[in-house]
Formats: sequence, structure tokens, C-alpha cells
Amino acid sequence: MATGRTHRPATRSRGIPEATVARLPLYLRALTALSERSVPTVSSEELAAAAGVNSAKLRKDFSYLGSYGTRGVGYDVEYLVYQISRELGLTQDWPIVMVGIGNLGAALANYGGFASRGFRVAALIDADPSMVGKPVAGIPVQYIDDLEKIIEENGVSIGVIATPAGAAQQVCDRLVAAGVSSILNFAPTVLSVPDGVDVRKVDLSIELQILAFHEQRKAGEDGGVGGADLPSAAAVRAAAPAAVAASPASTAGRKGPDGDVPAVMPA
Amino acid sequence: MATGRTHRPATRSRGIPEATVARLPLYLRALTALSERSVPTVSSEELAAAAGVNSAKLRKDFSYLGSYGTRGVGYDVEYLVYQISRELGLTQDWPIVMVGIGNLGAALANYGGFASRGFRVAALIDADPSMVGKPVAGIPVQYIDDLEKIIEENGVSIGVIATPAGAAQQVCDRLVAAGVSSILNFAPTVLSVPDGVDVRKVDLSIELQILAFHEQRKAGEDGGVGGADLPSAAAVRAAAPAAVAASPASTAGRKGPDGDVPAVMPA
DNA sequence: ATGTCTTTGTGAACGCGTGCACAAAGATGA
DNA sequence: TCATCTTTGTGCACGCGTTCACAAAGACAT
Repeated sequence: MATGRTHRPATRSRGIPEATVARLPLYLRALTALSERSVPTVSSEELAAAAGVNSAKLRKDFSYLGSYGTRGVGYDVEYLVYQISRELGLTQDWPIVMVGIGNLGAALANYGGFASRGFRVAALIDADPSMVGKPVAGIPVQYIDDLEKIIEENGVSIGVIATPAGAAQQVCDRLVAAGVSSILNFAPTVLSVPDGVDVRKVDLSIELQILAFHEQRKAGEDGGVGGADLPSAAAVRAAAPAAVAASPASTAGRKGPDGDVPAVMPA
Repeated sequence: MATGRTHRPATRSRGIPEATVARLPLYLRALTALSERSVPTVSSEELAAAAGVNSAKLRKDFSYLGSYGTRGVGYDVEYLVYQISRELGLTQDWPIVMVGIGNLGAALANYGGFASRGFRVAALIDADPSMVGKPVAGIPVQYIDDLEKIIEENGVSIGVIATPAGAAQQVCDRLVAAGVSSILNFAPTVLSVPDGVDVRKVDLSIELQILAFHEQRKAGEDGGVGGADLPSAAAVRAAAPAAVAASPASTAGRKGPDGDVPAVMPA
């Protein structure tokens, strides 16, 4: 442990900006890597590079947590790992339930990474009776009817939804009613929840669409202000045949593999 | 189609704020749902509710695209679907490659949702020879050595990385060298790429950690200043036993299932 | 044609997040 | 003890994004 403890008592709780909170896991990951290599200290410059952010931003982020650092030296790796872990609430055990054990749900459940950061898969839940009892990642799948009981008994407050879009809101409602107050949503739907419940969403389809936007912008560049360019090699590619929703009319009757898709993906 | 065409010529291209771009897919999804129900028009209020945003924000977002709306009436659903699709570049076909066909990669590949929005899985690529040739989602897995050739031949400009963390940067470099300029990264690593290449990351572990932070904040409330809510049992739960990385020392020697984990998950 | 009613489009104010740049703090060596 | 050198912590300014609030635009009825 580095410097003496002239640090602020605690968290200054409410004061940590959301943007900073979102970066803490990045810092933690970089610090853990350093820790495993037994690096004793890091400068804000080094750590920022490892985390892919600006060093000034990193210092400001840390300043919200308190003054953990030694001028002229840097930050004590182990100490900082501990402080950030504590700040993020990773020094305690978080039992989570995952609802919807389809392709994606099963893939997520199969990660060993859960346990390594204070998260423990307390239960896997599905609505398909034929799945029930079948072990996924060593954990037997349980039936959706027992959702409330499972949450109750395991003291779960974080839930992961990996169901089809059509089922997501219903599952969400039941989770919330049973006491879950943080939800990670992989279903392509907007969930509505009461105040006090946090929802974060992961949506591959949206990410791809954002990438497509930028990709299109890159392709249609050198031309001019307007739009109809499409020049270079990259552009040639973009000029592929197919067209989805190309005409306003074509979208109407469609009812593809979407509309009820399992998880991360679709629009 | 609603009003006459007093609209601006085109996109005002560069002018669309990033935050707006990130919401366009949400609007598109909501509009598509309306379209399928044959709803002819929506007001900003209704659509905003469906997309889970503020109506003023939605109107401002749309104003960046041009003036597609009729005062006193609202927006023409079909027309707006088309405009947003075009803006996002979804009226063209985007071939993508996915590298790393493990649990997660396979799960992602299995989504039918890809094709439904202009994205087409051109190839699945893995470094495990025993995977090669095996069909996943109806597409035979190809060997990593052919990566460059595959990208070239298919004119791929968007790549998805679902490899273990340790392989991600290397795969990324090869993708970029081969001409890919947009990457969706599921590996828990910070990728460094040259200018002009867009990277978006999806990281379950980070999302969970952010949720844990807020969950902890909710739990440890009553004592402090702000809001002593949480009347229910939720608070009791958070006071769980176990502790990960509870002591600064405990983190050092650890080398769990992490460190090289496949994809979305770990820290 | 005219008035009323609805809903858009946007000017303006505000707040958050970012990055610069520097003073203060501490380490280190003479 | 004092000077120098490194690196933190932060005051400040700037720009982006959000939200309010309202004038303008158009639909619709009379």
C-alpha cells in the first residue's frame, strides 16, 4: 500500500458521474492485468494507454473516488484494484439469474468469466419444458414458473434477459415484481420498468446498424456535400445487390425471422 | 407519403450527431413494428413512447435528417422507415465476417435476425482446425489462414470479433489490413486501430459491473443523505457474504477462467 | 375563406463530460 | 536542508447533448 491514509473517508457516493462509472470496469481490467504481472505501480499515462482513454480523463475519474495516488510516482496497482472493486461493489457476491436459455443464453451461461468478478449464476430459467433439468454450463435449467421462488430463495437482485423479444417485457415484469432491481437485457425490445430499476441493454443489431451508418459515410466521401458518390474500392463493395426495405412498400408485409428473435441480434 | 417535398436535398451528411445516430435504430425498430400493424402515421409523442425516449429529443433527432413530418398530423410511418433505413445505410447489403466461432460466435451466427436488416453473414472463421468445415447456422466454418482471401472475395467491410481476448488484437490487425474498416468487438480487450476504422464493443462483464455499482448504491442508502427508499426486501439481499478481491492481496495470484476468455463476458 | 386545433420544427438555456494546462505535492539526490 | 524532477489533482473553458417552450405550419370544420 502506497501513501499514508490522508484519503477522504468514503465514496462521496452520489458524486460519481455516470460516464466515470462506465469506465471503472475498464480501468479495473487493465489494473488486474498489471497486477498479474506483479507491476507495483502505474502512472496515469501508462494506465490510460492500457485502458484506451485520455490520461487527464483517467486522473479526473480517479479524483472522484478520492485521492489514491502519489505525485511523482503514480498509483499503487493493488490498492487501486481494491478501491475500484469496492466502489463497483465487486467485493461482494452478486447472485444473478438468467432467463431464456436459447442459443445466446446458453453461450452466456457457458462463460467462466462470471464467477471471476463477483457474479455467480444462481439459476438458469427457461419457458421450454423440454429444457428443464438439462444442465447448461453445469447448472440445471429450471422452469419459468419457479422464477419468483428462485429469486426469493437466492436473494437475487440482478437478472439477465435473453429471451425472444416477445417474452421480454413479461419476464421483466415478473423479475421486477419478485424483487430484481437491475436488469441486463439482450432482447431487442425497449423494456419499461418502474423507477428505481436499472436496465442496461445489449443489442448487436443496433451496434451493427451504427457501424453501417459510419461505413456508408466513409464510402460516400470524396464526392461532395450531397450524397450520390460511392467511389473507391470500399465503395465498390458497398454497391452490393440486395436491398432491404429499399422501397417503403416492401417493408409492410415482411415478417422475417425477426419479430420475435431470441436475443442480442435483431432490430 | 405525406406532405409535399419541400425537404432538404439530402442528408446534411456530416451534421448528424453521434447520439442521434445511435438512436435511429431504435426509432426504426419501433416504426417497423408500427408498419407491420399497418399504422399509417405516428405523432412524435407516440413514437417517442414506443422507442423509450423523450418526444422533444425525437423531433430534434428527426430534424437532423430533414423535415419529414406534417404538422398537426405526425410522421408517415412507411416514409420514415425508408428514410431512416437509407440514412443508416440499410438499403444496401452489408456482408460481414465473424471471427471466433466458439460458444458466443456460434450463438450469434445462429440468429436469423442478421439478414433481416441488410446484414449478411458472408463467412464464419475460426482458428481451430477441428471446427473447419463444420456447418454453423448452415454456414461452413473456414480456417483463419484464409481470412484475407475471404474478405477480399466477398468485399467485406464489417467484421465481428468473438475470439478469446488474447487473440482479438491480432485478428483485428489482420481484418484491418485486409480492408475491414468497421469492427464489432465482443472480446474483453481494448482494440487499437488506425484512424478511419470504427470499433464498437459489447462487453457483458462491464455491463454487469455497472449494474452492480448502482445496485450497491441502492442497497447502501438508508443511512446516508439522499433517499432512504428501498422499503422492501431488496436491501437485505445486498448484504451477501462472499467477497471477491476483498483484500488487495487476494487478487494477485488469481488466474481464473478469465484472462483469455472467449467473448462478451469477462473483465 | 376563416378560425380553431393539433403537432411539428427549432431557438435558446442549461448541464454534463472532456481536455488543457498548471500549481501543488511528494520523491529523490546532493 | 534544499533544489530538482516527476506526476498527480483540479480550475477553467469549451463543445455536445438534452430539454423547454413557443412560433409556424398545416389539417379540418364551418
